[in-house]
This record gives sequence, structure tokens and C-alpha cells, in this order.
Amino acid sequence: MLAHLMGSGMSQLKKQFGKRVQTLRLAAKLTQEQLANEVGVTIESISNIERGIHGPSFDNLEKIASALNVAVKNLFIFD
Amino acid sequence: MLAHLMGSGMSQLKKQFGKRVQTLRLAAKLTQEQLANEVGVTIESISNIERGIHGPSFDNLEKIASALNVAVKNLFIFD
DNA sequence: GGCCGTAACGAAGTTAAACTTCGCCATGCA
DNA sequence: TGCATGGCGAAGTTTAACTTCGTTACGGCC
Repeated sequence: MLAHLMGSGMSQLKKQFGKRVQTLRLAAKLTQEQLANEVGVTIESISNIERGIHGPSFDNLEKIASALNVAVKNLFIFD
Repeated sequence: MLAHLMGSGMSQLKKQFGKRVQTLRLAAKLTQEQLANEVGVTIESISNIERGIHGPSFDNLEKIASALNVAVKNLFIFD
């Protein structure tokens, strides 16, 4: 009855997105701190995003993509 | 001189995203109200998203994609 | 042994913006 | 004439992104 509040509710998209960001960040040879500075958020926020705790805001979505030198749609390509 | 009030300030991504959503919604033969119901937001929110006033939350991004029967990445393919 | 850089992870708090709710107006169509 | 759809503003609420504190851990390097 708490299912919709946590575990099963945790969107898979956030997790997939987070892993994708981490993959691209490491490929770009950036630390979480460097990415955080470029996006304009804290390192903890980047950490949370990569772990799927929460997604980025729509504005930061844009900044993450440009910091990683990819188009936004590439952040949603999972394989 | 009005540039800072609109064009340059308002993120282009929200506008492009909004137009993409509208295109896909019409292709799916859905009204704003039907899409709003499926996503779980108000018709005004869908209207705002399509006009680029604001973007969706990360969770609603997922719901919009599934309501339109497309992968999330397709919402960010602009041409 | 210790120090440093990187990062995972929690809890609690703040804040920005997504979202709602009220309007009004325009268009097109039955 | 209605009714459905939708653009658009303003003001309010609420969610969740984001911050700010921590702690823990691992690897390399001195």
C-alpha cells in the first residue's frame, strides 16, 4: 500500500537517465564537481541525478546536455 | 530591446519541446484535455507546456511520452 | 600508518517552478 | 446560436528539485 510511494513507484526513467549522464560524464572525463559547476548546481545534486534519486529541472536538462557536448535527445538514448 | 523579455531569455528548448508535443498530440488525434487526463495534469498545464511557458516535471515527461505512444527521446527530436 | 580526491548515501531544510485555479477572449463548427 | 477547443494572464498552492549539513568508503600516493 506504500508501493506507489516508493520502491515500485520510483520511475525507471530517472535511473536510466542517471546512468546515461554518468556514462557520458565519464566519457567526457569530468568529475561530478566539474559537471556540477558547469550546470550550476551542487555536486550532491549531480550525485542524486546520477543515482536516480531525482531528475533535473527542464532548464538544467539543457545545461547538462551542453556541458556533456551532446544533444538533449542523446540523454534519453538507453541501450 | 524586447529581446531580453522573450526570445533570448525564454529557453528555446521549452518552445521546441512544446511544439513537438503538440505535433505528436495532434498526430495521435488527442485533445489537450484528453492528454491532460492521461498525464494527470490540467488542460492549462498542457497548454502552457505546448506554448513553452514551462516544461513538464521529469515524472510527467514519462507520462507524456507514454500517452503519445513514443519513447521519451522522440520528444526531443526537432527538425 | 596517514592524507587526498572522488563519490555514494541520508536526513532535513529551503526555494524555485511546475502545477492549479480562477478568469476572459477568439475561433470554428454543428 | 450554442458548444468545443485552445490561447492567454494573474494569483495561488504544492511538489520536487536543490541545498546544506553530515557520514562512510575506496584507491592512489607520500
